[in-house]
Amino acid sequence: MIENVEKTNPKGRPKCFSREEALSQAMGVFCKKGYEATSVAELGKAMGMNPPSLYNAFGDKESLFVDVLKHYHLPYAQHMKNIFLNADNTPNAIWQLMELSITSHAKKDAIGCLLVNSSINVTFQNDKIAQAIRALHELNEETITERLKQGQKNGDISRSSNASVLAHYIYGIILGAAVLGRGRQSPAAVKNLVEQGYKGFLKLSTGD
Amino acid sequence: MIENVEKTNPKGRPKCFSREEALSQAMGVFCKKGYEATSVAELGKAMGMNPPSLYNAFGDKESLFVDVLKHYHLPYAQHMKNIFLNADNTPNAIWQLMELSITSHAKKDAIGCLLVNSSINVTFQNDKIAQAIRALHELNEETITERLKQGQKNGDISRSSNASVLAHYIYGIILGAAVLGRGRQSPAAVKNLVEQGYKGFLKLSTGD
DNA sequence: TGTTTTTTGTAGTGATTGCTACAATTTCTA
DNA sequence: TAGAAATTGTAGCAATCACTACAAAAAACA
Repeated sequence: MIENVEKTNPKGRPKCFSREEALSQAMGVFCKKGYEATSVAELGKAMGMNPPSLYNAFGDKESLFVDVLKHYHLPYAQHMKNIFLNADNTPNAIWQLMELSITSHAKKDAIGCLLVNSSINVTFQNDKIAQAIRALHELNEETITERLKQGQKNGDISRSSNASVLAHYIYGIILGAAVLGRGRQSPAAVKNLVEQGYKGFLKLSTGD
Repeated sequence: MIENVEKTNPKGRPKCFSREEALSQAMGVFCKKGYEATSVAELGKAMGMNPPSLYNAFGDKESLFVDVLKHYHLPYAQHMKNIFLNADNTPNAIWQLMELSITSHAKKDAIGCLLVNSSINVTFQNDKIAQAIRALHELNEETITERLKQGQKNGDISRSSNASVLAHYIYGIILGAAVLGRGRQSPAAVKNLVEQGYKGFLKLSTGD
């Protein structure tokens, strides 16, 4: 029942753009300027597409944004899974995850995290964009929680600690780091937050 | 040289609005929808002012936003100072500050913090809005740092800890809580982050 | 080659954006 | 009471917004 993914050439006039490349370009603009402040004209320019092609390929602005969000999140989720799979122990796994926040946000030209930016930018609570954002956040937190539970099984995290509570703590610090970076605070502020946050995690995770 | 603040009635037609009340109404709209997504027409409606009155009183949209930001931040800064002045000891002072994040953001209809929202919404780095935002963040962090240093003098915080590093940690957690609240995550997530963050602070502030 | 299918670029749509010209209105002052 | 000063509401500015009608273009298929 597995269909052939590599289709033969389709019938009509061929496309002038790569979907992946277009999404990446749109991602950059959305991340810098936010959803509302980004015009479709500007997106088209960055993506190298005229408005009709853009609408034909991605639907409206909202749908494009959801696609961009997923395009943004997928590599992060995969990276996190790799880290969690290959780390020597649970503290190392958590540290490698938190370290990503330093490399991403503790620099002068940081523009923040599209997911974090969006969860503040996007307004309506029944929106399909807002729903997508919440789903991705929950996925991230769940992945962290599961890794902590595994650590409790392995014995390198105290069994008396609460995995999901610790996950909220870790994820909250990651969010804070993204805000600091986006807000052009000093890189040292980001570094201090994440490093102290990890130190705090070590002490919290040894049990009460 | 102190001028009489209570001016006699000015010359022209009297204003139909209270500046404070108008700023409060604008604050609500800006906080919910963000800077870009809020139109001047919508602001005027909320403030009970026609566009010309609005522009006459506050200048352009950017200037109004800066005024709103200050109007938002002032009570928070005063509250923080009161807490820091009246708390029994430094850990209590920090806890009372962090607790504000729970009461503000650990609820279902949370809309976040205008300052945090804005530091993500506002785009340009040489903007006068962006400068105002950075200044307010730095003021907050500095106030926390000073309170921690005072605690080191008093002896209820370890002198071997680094006050500004700890302040970055505390402030980062406050930022993270605002994002979680705004993002309509579960109130428990906010509560866990702040409570664990405070626990971590206690352990971090006892020295290495 | 002729038809079908899809994407392309041009050139717009009506609606909304931030902002303002202007005259009427309402006060204080002389 | 006449004039100056300030705010008011109406009405509308050019520019931009998200989005699209339409026909030419470019491919596969018959």
